[in-house]
Order: sequence, then C-alpha cells, then structure tokens
Amino acid sequence: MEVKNPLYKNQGIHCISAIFTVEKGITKVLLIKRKNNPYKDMWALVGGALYNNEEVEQGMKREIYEKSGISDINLYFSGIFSRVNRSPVMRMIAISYIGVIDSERVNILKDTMKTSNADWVAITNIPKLAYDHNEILIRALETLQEKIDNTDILKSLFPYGFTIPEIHKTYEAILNKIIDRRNFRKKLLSNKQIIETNATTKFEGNKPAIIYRFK
Amino acid sequence: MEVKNPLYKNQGIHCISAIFTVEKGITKVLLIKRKNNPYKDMWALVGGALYNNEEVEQGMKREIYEKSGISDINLYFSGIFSRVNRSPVMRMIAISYIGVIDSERVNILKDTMKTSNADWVAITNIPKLAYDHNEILIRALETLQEKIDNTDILKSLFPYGFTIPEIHKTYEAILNKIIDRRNFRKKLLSNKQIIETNATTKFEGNKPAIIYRFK
DNA sequence: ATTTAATGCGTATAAAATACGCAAACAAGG
DNA sequence: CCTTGTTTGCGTATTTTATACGCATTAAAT
Repeated sequence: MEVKNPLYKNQGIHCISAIFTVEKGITKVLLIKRKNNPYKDMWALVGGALYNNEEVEQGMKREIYEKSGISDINLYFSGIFSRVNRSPVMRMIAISYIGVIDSERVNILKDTMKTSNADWVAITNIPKLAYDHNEILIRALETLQEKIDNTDILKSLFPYGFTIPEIHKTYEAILNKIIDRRNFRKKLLSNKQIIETNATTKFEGNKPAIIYRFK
Repeated sequence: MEVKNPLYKNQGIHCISAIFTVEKGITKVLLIKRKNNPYKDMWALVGGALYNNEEVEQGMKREIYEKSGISDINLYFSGIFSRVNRSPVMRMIAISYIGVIDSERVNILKDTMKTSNADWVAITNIPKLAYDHNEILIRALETLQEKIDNTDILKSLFPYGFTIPEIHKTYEAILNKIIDRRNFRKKLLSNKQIIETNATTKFEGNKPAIIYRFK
C-alpha cells in the first residue's frame, strides 16, 4: 500500500539524548559539534534521525554510540518536540530521552563521521545550540530532577563506589538545592541496594569517609 | 534541502489517545470502529496520522474531535510505540496520550468520515484492536493510575459536582483496589480545590450525601 | 597537645499515611 | 411509632516518613 495524502508524507523522527554527568558538584551535559548542515559547526545535543529499521530507543542508543562512543547507558523518556518548523530540512518530530553516566568511565569520541568535537559542558554555560536543543535541554534537566529518586541515576554516576559526602554533593548538584547532610545519609542507607565496604578515603586533612557501593 | 538517505524517508506519526470515563464504578475507554483499511471494521483507540502542519498535541485533539466529537479535553503523555512493522502501510511511530471525560457530558459521534461506530467499552471487555492498540491501552491504564493524584482527572469526571461516596467509588475503580473510605475523605477534603455545596442527595434509602464540587 | 574541618551517629519534632470505632440520617417494615 | 438495616460523616489512635539540628569522632596541620 502506498500513502497518497501529502499531509503526512516525509515526516521523520529525531532521537535526541541529553546525557548528563556530575563532576565535582557540577552538572554537565554532553554536547557535540556538528560537522554537517544544517547547523554546521554548531553545538548540539547527541542525536539524529531514526532509521526505518529500528525502534526509538534503539535509534537513541545507536546515535549515542556513533556520535560519542558511549555504548552502555540507561535512558529515560523526557519529552516530545514537534514545532512545525523546528528543522529547516523537512518535518522532523523530536523525541528526547535523558541518560546519566560517570564521565570518568568513558572516553568521549571527539571526531566522528558527523561530529568535529564533543565535550562535557556545565549546564550553567550552555551556548546557543542547533535546532530547538536548548529547549529540549531545559526539559531534560527537569526530567533529571524528577527521576533522580526512583531510577538508577545515582548508581550510574558511581559505578565503582562512593562516599556519602560525594554522593550527597552530587545529589545537591542535580537538585540544585541544599539537602541536609544527615537526613540524606539516613535516607540513602535505608536503601537496601547499598552496601558498606571496609575501605575508607584517606589523606584529605580530615576524617576519612567510608566507601559504599551499589549492589 | 532534500533528504536523500532512504533510511529515514516516509516515516509518519500516529497520534493515539486512550480516552477514559468511569460509569458507576466501571472504568471504560472510548473505542471507534474503523471504516477504512488497514484494519477495516476493527475496533481501535481514537487516533490517526499527524499532519505536517500541526504539532503532536494539536494532532491528538484534532483526531479526537474528528472521530468522536469531543472538543474539550486535557491530555497527558503515556508512551511511544515504535515496533518496525506496527503499521502495514508504512513506517509509523505511535505517540500515545490519555484523557478523561465524563461520558454523560458528551454525545459521542457514532458515524464519521472514518468511523462506522464508537462506544465506551469496559476495560475488562476489550476486543482485539487494530494495530498495537491493545498494547497501547495497557500502557494507558498504567498512566491513568499514575496520574490520578496529581492531575485534574477526577475533576474531569465530575464537572457538575459529586458526593464523597461517588468519587470514592470512581477512585477505587481506577486504581482497581480498596481504599479506606474515611481516609480517602480526609485526603480529598484537604484539597483546597474542593468546596461544599449546601445540597445533598435524597431518597436513596439511607443517609443523604453532601454534594461537593471542584473550584 | 591544640586547632580545624569534615564525617558519622543520634534525638526531637512535624507531617503524612494508615487503621478503625461509632453516632447520625434516612427508608422500610412491623 | 419504634426497630432494623444501610450508608454517610466525623473522630481518634497508630505507624511511617520527612525535617531540624546537636554533638562526638577522626585525621591533618600547627
């Protein structure tokens, strides 16, 4: 069967991911620099067009892998962006997800088929991005805050273990507000997924912190 | 600019809505009977293809209006369904929303350009639907339960007022579990959006109930 | 030894959720 | 007219969760 109605021909899906990390209490997002038009040489969130032979989440992960090298990441739905002229090329509807990763665990590809650069950029320092990616990023930050308590976001940030002060600082960075240190500890340790190791930090000029890890 | 890569040509978006109501403690969803192929004469959720000149939520509301006559409804995002062959015609990605309405407030169109019938069907009695709409409906029911406490869903079901026993029964129907009557009352009345009228129900063989309404 | 700074543990209070007792209001039936 | 059956409406007691905050412990620096 062939569709005749031109009202819905040549639509496409953009799979856009806001990939976050937190470095020393600074929330950052992965941006790539576009090699091609449209928006050549502009910074953008990671993403691209969905292929006809793949599902949306699969397309997200392929784009993430192709443009950053990241291959193992959990994604969470964030939003849909369908302004009619959001792409100058053809009608494209963006579906956006968020993901979180420990930036020290991965080496980001700086040059690929379609990107000439890539970097973790503090969310307080975001330039004008391609397409409507600034808007997508704003929604992504809200999603990040909404999901932090009921997903493995914190776990993704500390694959090798963490101290309570470390993870507390990260939590505050994501929520962008002060959380009582002692109450945070209590809530965190009531989580059965967290186990204490017998290691501690050392040589930092004050009391060493116990290292925990996620099951 | 023209897109050459055939990997993402001729994709389309399905805007699919699961519109719910609750009648006497029975949760029901609006189904329409398709007039055309594919899936001619099968029941389906309300929806259709997004036009190139409209945004997703706009397309949802247009489809709802065209196929049911409902024109005033709040929608909440539910899910994305992108199985490669979910449509036999061309590559279509479904975006689904839920909405809730008091079925007594509207007259559903039974015959339109594209539908030969329409009805409120109890969720325990859903037939095999067109496309992947059974799957979309399962997700929609989850969304309905997730959103009931933090949206105007209950308000939509009682546009003219309600008694506590009525709304309690509806709440239990949606969550599909027993909620303590007295605690539900307390929680509901702590909501500042609810005001007491000086009317009560009458002549029902027991104590009359006070009629409340939403601001 | 003392100071300084951060960690780890504890208690007290407030707010929200849950469990459940019981009187008041009405219709129906003797 | 009084009793029975049923549902509404209001109340209290308990548990759980969230919030506020005091203070001793540990280690480096002096």
